[in-house]
Amino acid sequence: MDGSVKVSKELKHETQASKKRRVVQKTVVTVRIEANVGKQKNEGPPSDFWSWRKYGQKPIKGSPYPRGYYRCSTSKGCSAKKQVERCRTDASMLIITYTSSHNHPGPDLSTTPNSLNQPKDPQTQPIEETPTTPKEDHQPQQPITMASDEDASEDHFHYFQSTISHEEDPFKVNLEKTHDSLGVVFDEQPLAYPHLMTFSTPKSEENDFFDELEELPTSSSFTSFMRSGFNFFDDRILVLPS
DNA sequence: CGCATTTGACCTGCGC
DNA sequence: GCGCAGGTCAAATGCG
Repeated sequence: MDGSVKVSKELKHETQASKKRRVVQKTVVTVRIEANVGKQKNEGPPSDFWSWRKYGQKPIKGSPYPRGYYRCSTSKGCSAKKQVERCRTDASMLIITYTSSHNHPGPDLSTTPNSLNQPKDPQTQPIEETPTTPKEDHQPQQPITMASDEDASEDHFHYFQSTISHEEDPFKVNLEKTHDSLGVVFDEQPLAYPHLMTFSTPKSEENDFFDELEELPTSSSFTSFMRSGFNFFDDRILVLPS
């Protein structure tokens, strides 16, 4: 062994410790894998627009399925992370937990200047990355549930709430399971993704939430993507208490 | 050759 | 104080 190893370890400690207790925003997205979609590969991580690189996998206690840990490979300095695991009660359900935020605007596969995605213009927005090509540009059909938990430790969590009235909820059944596995379910309103993506409106909560989040689908690309064909997204808002 | 994925080991935090 | 679970990193291997 070499001293370098030691140094590495020390560094690791700091890094881990720092991240461990850090209050990072968490976005839980439940994706339902349809039969036709089937197993995209096995556990195909329904990535959004960014390229995710798997850096670890661990079996979760209580879940027959392991949890995969992904990191944003779109940008080297991007600390965005993603955890993909299957619903213990519903193997057809994929629970994706987004952590941290992207340091880059994201793959701009379409139009719309940053004005749309970054109305607030955060002080730190190192747009150094080039709009990489979306690997998983399109998923056949995947209902998604989105829940945002910026601060589990806090009592105030913002979550998407579409104003669309839920006339039919084919996922209700799943919802039960979902909440069972997650433990907490907020709402099951069929929200249209493009809807929440259109946070262009200075909404109090949404704005605040996105302001803190300053990531994810905040990109115009996302909106465009949604518009393109995002009708397969499920709408479940779950928020993990912790 | 480069990048992504996979597996194992190690460390930290939390609960009992 | 000990044990358990979760999370991250590093090295190796495979594929493009």
